[in-house]
Amino acid sequence: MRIGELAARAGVSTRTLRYYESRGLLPAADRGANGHRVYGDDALRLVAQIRTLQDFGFELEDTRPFVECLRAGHPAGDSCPDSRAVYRRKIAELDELMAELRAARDHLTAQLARAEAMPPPCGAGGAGGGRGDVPLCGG
Amino acid sequence: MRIGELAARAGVSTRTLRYYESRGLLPAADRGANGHRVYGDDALRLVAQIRTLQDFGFELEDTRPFVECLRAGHPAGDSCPDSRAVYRRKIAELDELMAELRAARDHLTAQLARAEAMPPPCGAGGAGGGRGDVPLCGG
DNA sequence: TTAGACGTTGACGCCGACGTCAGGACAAGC
DNA sequence: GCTTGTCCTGACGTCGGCGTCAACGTCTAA
Repeated sequence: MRIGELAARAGVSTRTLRYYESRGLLPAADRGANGHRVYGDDALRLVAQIRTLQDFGFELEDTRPFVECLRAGHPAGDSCPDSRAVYRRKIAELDELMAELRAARDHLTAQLARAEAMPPPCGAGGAGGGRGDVPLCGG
Repeated sequence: MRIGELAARAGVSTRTLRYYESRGLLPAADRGANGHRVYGDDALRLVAQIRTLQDFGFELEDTRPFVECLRAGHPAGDSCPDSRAVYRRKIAELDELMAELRAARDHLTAQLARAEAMPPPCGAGGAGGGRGDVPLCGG
């Protein structure tokens, strides 16, 4: 299987596959006499593993233990301790991030409620009206 | 007030202030005879507004309505309808993002539990052991 | 007069995961 | 020979928000 076929079957671009190779994630099994990359069927699983993890927000580097685990012949990318450690780290990161987002969301909600409780500004909008003017209503 | 003083008082770099100006967010009130930027005290409030919103995850462009609202003379950055619309959009974005993250988190947690329920691989670790070998235990 | 602290503009660097050329090689089919 | 299709390598572009450097002008204190 050459790079074009693997790309088509995996649903990624050839550029993506070459990029993975440049990162040491997915070296071609071999090179043909013409220099073309040659892949085995297992490469398809490796790409699928990478894409799955990326869909969950993994950076490319975080997929490495999973890919190496598969390449070592293990039945699944997460069969190895290193992979599971990444799982745990990612879950912790997500928890932390979600806590931050929740805090931000709550704060914004409070701000919005407070702002909407204020009397409406008169010349408001895109601030295109009275530049530098006093915002008070006509008195 | 020149750029250095404003930067120090606002806790940002002069580069940051020039960048804001280049984006049309924070034009200097004037230029001295030597070409130096001159700011009024109100600039400090504008920078503070920008940084506050950025801390909540706003992109620079999303702070624009707030800054323009302040520049128009309104008492607060969120006194204008445009600003409040951004609040609402941001809250919705946060809700959507958090839902995605929750889904990812739940999936990862399930995957981790499933992986840990499996028998431990023998040559596991960094996959540095038996390259391409069968992962089954000795027998 | 000179040093040094401040200011100016312009331009490149960075991160991540590629997209998109540019320029060339090689094979198959007409 | 020519086109078409696939492949190769190398290198620049993208996005956001600046950091950092270059090369220069300006103001002030000693």
